[in-house]
Amino acid sequence: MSKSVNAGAQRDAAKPTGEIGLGELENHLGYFVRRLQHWIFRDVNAALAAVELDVILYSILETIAANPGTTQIAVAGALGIERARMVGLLDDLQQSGLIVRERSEQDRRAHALGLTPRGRMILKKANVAVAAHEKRVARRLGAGNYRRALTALSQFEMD
Amino acid sequence: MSKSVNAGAQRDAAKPTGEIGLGELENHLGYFVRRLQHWIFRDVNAALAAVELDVILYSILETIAANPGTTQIAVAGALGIERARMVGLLDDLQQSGLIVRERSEQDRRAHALGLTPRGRMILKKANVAVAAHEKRVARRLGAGNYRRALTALSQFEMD
DNA sequence: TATTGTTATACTCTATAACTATA
DNA sequence: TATAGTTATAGAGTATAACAATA
Repeated sequence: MSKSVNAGAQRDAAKPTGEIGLGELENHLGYFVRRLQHWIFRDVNAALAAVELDVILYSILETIAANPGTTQIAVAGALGIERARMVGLLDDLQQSGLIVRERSEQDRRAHALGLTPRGRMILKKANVAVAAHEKRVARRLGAGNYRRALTALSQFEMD
Repeated sequence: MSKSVNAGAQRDAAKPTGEIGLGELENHLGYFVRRLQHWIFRDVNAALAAVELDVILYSILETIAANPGTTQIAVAGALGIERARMVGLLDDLQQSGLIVRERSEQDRRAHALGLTPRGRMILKKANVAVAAHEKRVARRLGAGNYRRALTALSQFEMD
């Protein structure tokens, strides 16, 4: 409960941490994005632990489900994962019996990715857990803020 | 809201970030937060390279500036940095002549942190660079979306 | 006994480079 | 020559544990 030396003077800047102010950071979107990302990361990973996944493995499963037969490079590009790292992540999913890697018939360098029946079952359970997580985010942020944030952020162009 | 499932009609495996759908991910705030955070991180670090800082060192400087005499633990807690890592980061800032660490007179275990004149000068330049970065984010997101995102995300309660 | 700063360790993530087999 | 997948490595970031000085 030890207050900092100069704490207690300003009451206007009490929202981010409650203890000390953050100066210009409170006008920067990046600060709040990072803060929210950190909370979401922990919460969604805790939710996915019930099906022995984390948010990265889940995202890969969901992307494969939406694009059956796609390649490792395509998934890596869509999710911003290095293709070198993708190898080990897909090894995990394959050893867990959730995905299959088959050589593509059109391009024998590439692997065509697909979900196993067990992969589809686990993904369905994962989506239930993630939906509950999204509700927690929405409740904590406020329904209106959640909707506005989703709309606004989804319109960001990466390029 | 469409799920934009491109039911396998196209098989353009050429593009790295090719046009593949993301399934449920497109309904999840966390996906867009992570995406934006990644872009912001790269852009703001590129901007801060001109003053030989990165976004973490900048955030520490700004927090010390807003709370002169505060402690390492308080800054670490405010920014979500482990106190073990804070040691090395403050070493960097001290060796660059931007901050001072003095033993606190109230609690001789603690260090009272402060900016040097050079630290204040560099921070002023950094804030100019970061303001330009914020404008880039706002332009890319759209002014209305930027304002709505900032308002919405700033109301997230961390606990 | 608890806390601040510190050191040390281990594990993960990120970024490269290089190799193979195909194209 | 270029690309998909793979392996290997080095540098950050993160999470712990333990310790000394101080409370």
